[in-house]
Amino acid sequence: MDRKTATIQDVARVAGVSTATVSRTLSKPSVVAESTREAVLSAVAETGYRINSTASNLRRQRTGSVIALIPNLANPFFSQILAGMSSVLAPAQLGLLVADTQTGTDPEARLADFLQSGQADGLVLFDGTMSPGALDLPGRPPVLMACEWMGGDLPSIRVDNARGAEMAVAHLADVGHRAIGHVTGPPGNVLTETRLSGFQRGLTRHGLQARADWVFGGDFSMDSGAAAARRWLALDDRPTALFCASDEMAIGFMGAVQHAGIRVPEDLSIVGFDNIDVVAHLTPALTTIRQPRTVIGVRAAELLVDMIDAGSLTGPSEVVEVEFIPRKSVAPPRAARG
Amino acid sequence: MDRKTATIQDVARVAGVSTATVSRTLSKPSVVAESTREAVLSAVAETGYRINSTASNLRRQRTGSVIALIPNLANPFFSQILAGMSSVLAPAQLGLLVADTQTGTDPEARLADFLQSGQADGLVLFDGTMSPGALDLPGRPPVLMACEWMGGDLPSIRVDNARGAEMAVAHLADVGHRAIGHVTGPPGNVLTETRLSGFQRGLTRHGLQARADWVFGGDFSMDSGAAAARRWLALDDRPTALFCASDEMAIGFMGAVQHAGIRVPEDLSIVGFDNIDVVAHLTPALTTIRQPRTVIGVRAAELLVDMIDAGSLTGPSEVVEVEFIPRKSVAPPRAARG
DNA sequence: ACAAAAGATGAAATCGTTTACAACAGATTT
DNA sequence: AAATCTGTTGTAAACGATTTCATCTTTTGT
Repeated sequence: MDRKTATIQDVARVAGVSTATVSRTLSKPSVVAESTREAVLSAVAETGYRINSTASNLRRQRTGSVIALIPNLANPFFSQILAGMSSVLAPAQLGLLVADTQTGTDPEARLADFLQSGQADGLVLFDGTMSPGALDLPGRPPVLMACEWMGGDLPSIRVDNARGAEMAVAHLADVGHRAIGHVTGPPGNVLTETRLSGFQRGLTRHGLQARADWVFGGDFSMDSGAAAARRWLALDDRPTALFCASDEMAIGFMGAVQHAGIRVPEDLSIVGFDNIDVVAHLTPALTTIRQPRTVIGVRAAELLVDMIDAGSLTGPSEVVEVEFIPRKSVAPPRAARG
Repeated sequence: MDRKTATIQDVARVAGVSTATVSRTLSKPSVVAESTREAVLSAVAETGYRINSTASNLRRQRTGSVIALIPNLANPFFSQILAGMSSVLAPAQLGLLVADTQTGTDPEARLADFLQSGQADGLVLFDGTMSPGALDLPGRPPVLMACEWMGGDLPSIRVDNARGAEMAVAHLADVGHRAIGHVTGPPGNVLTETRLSGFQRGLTRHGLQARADWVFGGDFSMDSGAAAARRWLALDDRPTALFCASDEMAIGFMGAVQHAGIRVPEDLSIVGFDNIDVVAHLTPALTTIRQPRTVIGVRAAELLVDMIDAGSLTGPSEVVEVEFIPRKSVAPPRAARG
C-alpha cells in the first residue's frame, strides 16, 4: 500500500485538483464547490491523508502547542490543573507540553530558553519566583501566570489566598480558639506571603495577636509539615489550633503529632489549604480551604488561548473563589469545652 | 532593534557566509574552519538568532517531541513518572507532550489519532485497556508501553506486579494472618489481574485458601477503597488482613474503617501497593509495595529514545524491581496475640 | 444583450531549515 | 608537473503545507 504517509500532493492528484483546493477543502470547506469537496474528501479517505502539522505550523508561523511550566513536575498538586488545561487545549488543536523550572541550575535561564525557543504559541507559568524582568525578551509569546504571580502586570489566574487564610482563621476563632499558629510556605514565595498576611488579618479581626513563636516556617511539603510539628511539640506554651498553608504540610504535621500521641481534633485543631483529594480520607478528615484546581486549569487555558488568538501579550487577570470545607479536624479547644 | 526574530539568513548575511555554513556551524562544528566558526558564532550572538525548531523539524522529518498518553491526567500517580521522563527528554532536546486516553468517548480512536497525527516522534502509552490491534497503523511512530501492557509483543517497562502482591501476602502470613482479603483494581485491567494472581499464589504458598467473599472489587480510587470497606464491615466473618491493589484504595479503606471505630493495625492489618508519597504520613503509616516511579519514567524515556534513534518499532522490555516497605499498618491478628 | 459582480479554481511564492552535490583552494603523491 | 586528495564553502533543492493573486466561469443587474 502506502510506503510513506500521503501528502497533500497525493490527495490533489487523486482528486484531480490542485493542492490549494485540497488545503481549502480542509480548512474552510465553505469556499469550495460541493462536488469538488466530495471528490477531495473521498481522495483523503482513499489515501489516508493526515495533515502534516509541522509543515502547516511552519507555513502558518505557529507551533500548535503551549507549555505549562511548573516548579516541580513531581508535585501532584498540578496534575488536576493539567487535566483541566488539556480539556480545553485538545479541542483547540493545541498540544500541551510540560516542563519544570526548578529542576536545572538556573530557573530563569530555563524560562528564557523556553520563551525564546519558539516551541510554543503560549506559556502558562506556575512559578512566581522569578525576577520581574525575566520576561522582557523580544518576540516572546504570550505568558499567563497561574496560581503564583510576580511583580509587573502580567495577566494571571489565581485564588484569593489571603481570603482563604482568613476564612481558616475565622473558623478556628469561631469555635473558640484563641491560640492559633501557622505553618508557612517557603520564604519569598507569594503564596507564603499572602496566606500569612491573610492569617494575620484574620487574627486581628478577631482581636487576637500573632505570636512569632507560633508561626513555623515550612516549604509546602509533607516533610516540612512534620518538621514543624516537632517544633510545636517542643513548645511549652502551644497554640491549640494551626492553620497550615498547604494540605501537604497539614498532613505531615498531623501525622507527626498523632505519632506523638496527640489527638486531632481533641488536643489540636488543624486547617489545611488546597483540598487535595487525599485529605477527605484521612482520620480525622481534614478541614481545609478548597482551590478549584480543574477550574483553574480550564480558565488558564482559555485565557491563554484568547491571548494567542488576539496576538496580544497582555490580557485580563482573574481570581477564582476559594471555598471553606469543614470536616473533622477542628473542634473547640479543651478550655472552651472543659 | 529586531522587529522579528532573526533567521539563519540574517546570521549568514552578518557573518558573510552562506546559510549552509551557519547550519553546519551549529550542528556539526567540527567540519567548519575555526575562523569562520568564530565569525558565525559572533553573528549568532549579535543577531540573537535562535534556531526555528518547526522549520528544522520539517526538514529533518521529525517533530522533536514525544507524547505520554495517560489514562487520566488528573491521577497524581503519574506526576512523578512524568518528572522522570522529562529529566531524560529535556537533555535529548525532546519536548514532552501529555494527553489522556479516557477523557473522550472513544479511547482507541483517540490513540489512533495521536499515532497518525504525526505530532510526536514516539509515544509512551500508560493505558493497557486497548485492543491489541489498535496499534496496527501504517507509518506509526515507536510506542512503548509503561506500567500497564497489552497483548502482542510491544516493548514495555513495568514492575513485577505479581511478585509485589506475593510479597504483601507473604508478610501478612508471616506475622500470623490466616484470613487475608484483597481489594482489586477495575475488571479487565492487567494490573488487576496480575496483582490478583500474585495474591492467590501468595495464599497457596502459605497453605491458605482464597475466599471469593474476601476479594472486593475496586477501581484503584480512594472512593472505591472506602466502598470496599463498607462491604468488609458488613461481613459476619471478616478477614483480619487486607491487601489493597493500590495505595489509594488502601487509604480509602483505612479511612472508612477507622471512621467506623476499627483500629488499624490492632483490629485489621492493611498493605497497599505503589508507595505514593502520602502514605508515609498517615496514622498509622501504611505498609506497602514500592514502585520506583521516577526510575520507571526515566527508563521509559530512555527506551523510547533508543527506539527513536534506531528508527525501530520494536525494542526490549524491562521489568524493574518492587520493594517491600514495612511500616505501621500491619500487626499480628488478635488470635495470634491473645 | 452587455457590463459587472460573484464564485471557484490553479500557479506559484513562501515559511526557515538541512543537506546532497559541486566547486575550489591548497597540500600531497607520483 | 600532472594527478589525486583533503578540507572548506556555496548553490540550490528539498521538507509539506498555506495563501495571494490571477484566471476563468457563471450569475446578476440594467
